[in-house]
Amino acid sequence: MPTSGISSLTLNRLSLYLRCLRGLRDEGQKRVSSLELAERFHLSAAQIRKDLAQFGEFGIRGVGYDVEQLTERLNRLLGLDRTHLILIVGAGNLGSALARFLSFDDRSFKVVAAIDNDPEKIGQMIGDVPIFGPDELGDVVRRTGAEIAVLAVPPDPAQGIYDRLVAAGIKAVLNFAPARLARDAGVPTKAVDLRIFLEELGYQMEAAALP
Amino acid sequence: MPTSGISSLTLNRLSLYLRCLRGLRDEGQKRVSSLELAERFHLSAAQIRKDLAQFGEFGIRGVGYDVEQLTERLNRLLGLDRTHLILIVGAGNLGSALARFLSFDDRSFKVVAAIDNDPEKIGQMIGDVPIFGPDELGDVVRRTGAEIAVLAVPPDPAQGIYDRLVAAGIKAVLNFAPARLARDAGVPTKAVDLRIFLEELGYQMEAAALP
DNA sequence: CCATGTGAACAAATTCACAGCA
DNA sequence: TGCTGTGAATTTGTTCACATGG
Repeated sequence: MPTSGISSLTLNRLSLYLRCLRGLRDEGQKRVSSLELAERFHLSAAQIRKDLAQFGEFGIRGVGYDVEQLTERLNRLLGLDRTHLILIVGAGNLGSALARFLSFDDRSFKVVAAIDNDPEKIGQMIGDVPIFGPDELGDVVRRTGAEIAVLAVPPDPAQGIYDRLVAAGIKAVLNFAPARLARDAGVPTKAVDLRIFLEELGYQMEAAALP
Repeated sequence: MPTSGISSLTLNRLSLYLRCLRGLRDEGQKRVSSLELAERFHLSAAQIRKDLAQFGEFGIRGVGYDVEQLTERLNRLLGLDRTHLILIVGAGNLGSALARFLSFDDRSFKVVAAIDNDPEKIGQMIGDVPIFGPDELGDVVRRTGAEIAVLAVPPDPAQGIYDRLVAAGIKAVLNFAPARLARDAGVPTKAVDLRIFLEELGYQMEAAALP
């Protein structure tokens, strides 16, 4: 019930390692050491080992890691060996783009439906993703079996919609709305605030310009 | 030359505080204490004070902070009192959406141009943002005075384009490409990897499902 | 008084350095 | 021998608690 014992930082690095490993595998490389991974992808060797060690012993001392096997284990660990269904809420610019963008080819994630309150849009498609009305929210979650909701709505309605998604049984939420949500403890929720990223760069740019 | 003395964590919270303060100001509130801010927006009072203290004394002991004045000072601190021009690189689904999405109404950020290598798109517009060809990259940066590049291209060409942007004199980069860039020390660069966010939720969902 | 600003305590994350095993 | 896995050291970030000053 706590948000899992593993930190976001570690988890995000695991995703990174996995991506690197896929590259190595596609090059036909059989084995890799933490040092080689670190050097090729600008990571830290000690940290790779620490991160992996949290989940058991993956490597062979004196040799390194088996690329195929480690790839496989990380895949399973991150739940990428099965398909997660995604519901987009808010089919504006960003929501529509995400509807097309988040169906990755490896089939770990697939967008199955979108919700919007614009009568013009309801019944239309974004690529092969159908758009439903707000009334159908709970129904769509249940019918499609969507697990992850991607919130791309204006800040004001965000909390209300979040609560309805939780009530409808959604399993996780990725929130692009620039609003601080009161989160449900049982539903992993991650905020992605694009404006904040820009503002960070804004500051760092100015700071970089000084002596 | 280091990426400024202030951590990303702090900087991102400042953005958050600023957003909350704007809300209070719009409600007509004159003063606010760190405690009130914390309670209303689910933040930590001590952390607000620590964060602000890094930049000088903003408040009045025994009283709190002047909403208007603090808003103003944070605005200036984050460089939001002037307009930052943005260049979108890669006008696919995500790039086009960002072209529309990242011009915020307060005029702190404005998208001025996009680059794409699809001959069909070159010369077209995304809203009021013109699309140019890859050859024109350096030229567009110089002509428009764009400071921030938003990279929304496939992983393979990302590094090459990044290097060209840096050479062209870009001041900061927000990278949406799922690629780990060799970053230029003088150019603040922030990675936003949407797939990694989904994978994190994927793991936490499974973890939340266990006892 | 009362809320800020801050040093000191605590917690988390990263890096170091080496023991231990293939 | 050489690289993993891991405690110990260090750095970074957060919380606590109180002296300070409007």
